[in-house]
Formats: sequence, C-alpha cells, structure tokens
Amino acid sequence: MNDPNIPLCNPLLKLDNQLCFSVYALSRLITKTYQPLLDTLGVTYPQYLVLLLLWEHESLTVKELGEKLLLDSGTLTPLLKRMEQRGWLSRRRATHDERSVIATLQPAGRALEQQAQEIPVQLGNCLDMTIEQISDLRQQLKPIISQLNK
Amino acid sequence: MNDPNIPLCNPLLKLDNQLCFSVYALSRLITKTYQPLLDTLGVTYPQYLVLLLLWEHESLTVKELGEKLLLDSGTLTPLLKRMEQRGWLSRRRATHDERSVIATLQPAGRALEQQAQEIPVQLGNCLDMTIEQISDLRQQLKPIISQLNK
DNA sequence: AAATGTTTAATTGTGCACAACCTAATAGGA
DNA sequence: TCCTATTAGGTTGTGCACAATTAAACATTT
Repeated sequence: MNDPNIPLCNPLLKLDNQLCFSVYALSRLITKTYQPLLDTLGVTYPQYLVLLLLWEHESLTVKELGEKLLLDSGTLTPLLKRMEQRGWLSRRRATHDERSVIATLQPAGRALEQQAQEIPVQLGNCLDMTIEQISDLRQQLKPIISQLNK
Repeated sequence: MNDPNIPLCNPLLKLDNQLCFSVYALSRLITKTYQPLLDTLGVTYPQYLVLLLLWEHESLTVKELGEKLLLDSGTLTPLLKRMEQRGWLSRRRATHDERSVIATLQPAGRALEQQAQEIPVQLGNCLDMTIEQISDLRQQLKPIISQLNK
C-alpha cells in the first residue's frame, strides 16, 4: 500500500488551488507590464524601486534600502554598482560609521523622476482597476507581508 | 522651472503606495517561506510548481508547462534538464511532432508526491489565514492575472 | 513539389534573488 | 585595555526570468 507510482489527487497539491502561484505569476506579469514603460528610462524594475526610494529620501544606506525593499546586500550591492556606473547615484562610506555605505541620488537620477511621472498612470490603465480597488487590494496584502516578514 | 534637481513629491511615485511592490515583495516572501519545506524534498520553488503539474497530469509538453506556469523555454529548458538529471522526469521529443518535447514524471518524481502531502498545510499555518481568506484572495487576483496575460 | 510562413525548443547574454561565507568596523563588557 | 560579539557590506556560486536569436519541424500556399 502507498505505492509511490499511484497519483494521490490531493486537491491542495493542485496548481490552480494555490494562492502562492497566483502571487508568483502576478508579480512576474506586473514586471513584464512595467518593462516597456521602464525601457524609456533605461532602468529595470528593481532599479526603479530603488529610484522611487531615492526620489523620496535623496540618501539612504544599503541597510535602509534593504529593509524597505526586503532585499539583502548580495542583491543590492551589484545592482547599486550598475546604477552608480550610469551616474544615477553615488556610493560612499559613512564617515561616522565606516561599515555603512550611503547611496545618494545624483542629478542624472533626479532627472529620471521627470520622465517617470506618467508611469503609475499608464500602469493603472493596464491593470484595468480603479484607484479604490488597487488601494483595497494593497491593504489586504499588507498584513500577509508583515506576517511572513517576521 | 521644472528644475530636475527639485523633488516632485508625486504620491503615485511612493513605494508605500504601490500595489506592484506589495505583490513583488509578497511573492519573494512566499518563496522564502516555502524554502525550508521544499529543502526536505531537495527542490526549488519553480521546480515544485512543475512537479505539481506532473503529479496531476503525468506528462506535459514544454509548451503546455509554459502556458500553465507563464514561463518560456529559456527558463524551462535548463530547469527541466536539472530535474531530468535528478531522475524526477524524462525529456523526449514527441514522435508525432518532433518539435515538441514531452516531460514525463518518473517514479522518483512520483515518490516526492508522498513527501509533499503536508507542505500546503504547513504553508497555510505560516500564512495565518483561513482557507476562506486564501481562496477569496486567490479569486481577487485571478481577473488581474488574466487581464495582464492578454 | 517548391517556396513561404509558422510553431516549438534551444541557446546566449544580462540581471536579479538568495544562501553561505568572509572581512572590517564598531559596540560592550571584564 | 583586551576580548568577544555584533553589525554592515561584499564576494561567490546556483538558479531562475526573460529578451533576442537561431534552427529544425511542420503547415500552407502556389
């Protein structure tokens, strides 16, 4: 009994029933929808997220970026180096604590903000949802994210 | 006017207001939550998704896997080759159409189904949501996915 | 049958993501 | 002070994702 060659037909093991797959697929679809919009700025989606934060805060340490984006230095360091090479930001050690690296927006990075103004609007059109629906869904995801981020 | 060095403070360009980031972050958090569970099977999350489909359908072409998972051959081919090397599935050209490659579950892959039985339950515990909440959220994401997948 | 167009995978190259590990700087005690 | 532990980034290696290109098999048209 329990022959390993017989299917078990556990409904919980069906792709269609998995919230996880829906989130995974939606995330990639959203990135793909952003792509042509971000191509006009020459940035990738994760780079765009870094820019969103720097447009708002001007200067942030790698640690702060990591906390806000839930990314570690293994992802951020090479990503920030590419952005530095393009002149969008600078990277330097903090003088008061040589362990910290501060990323600071450069004029070329600030200039991209102008071109990005219409991106959220255009993406909203692609989603075919109202502002309320979008905001509502975001509020639903919030507690799940903080639950998993413990 | 429109000095590129002055912040614009467009609220739509704030990370906190972006549904997109929530989905992106949640997707990575879910994968990270699966990780220790999948480690006991020795599979990655995308490989687990392929197994879910093969446990149900036994045999699928690369094209069919791609349609169901929304992944292209550039992702699937190397992934399936790794799974083939581990003996979980076989890859062979279809005799009636030599363009198609059929992935077929092998006994070693079927055996993993036994060990996977508890994974959805354990993940449900981590999410701290009821079956109804999970199902409800999945229903909400469905139309957004099909909208973007056009 | 020959020419043309389409479908299906595979390949190549870039950029994340992340685990595991390493190093230097700092903080906190004994 | 010295010793220990902690913190912040960086490095390395593996595995996705995906765009762009290629090639072979099949379908269609003439």
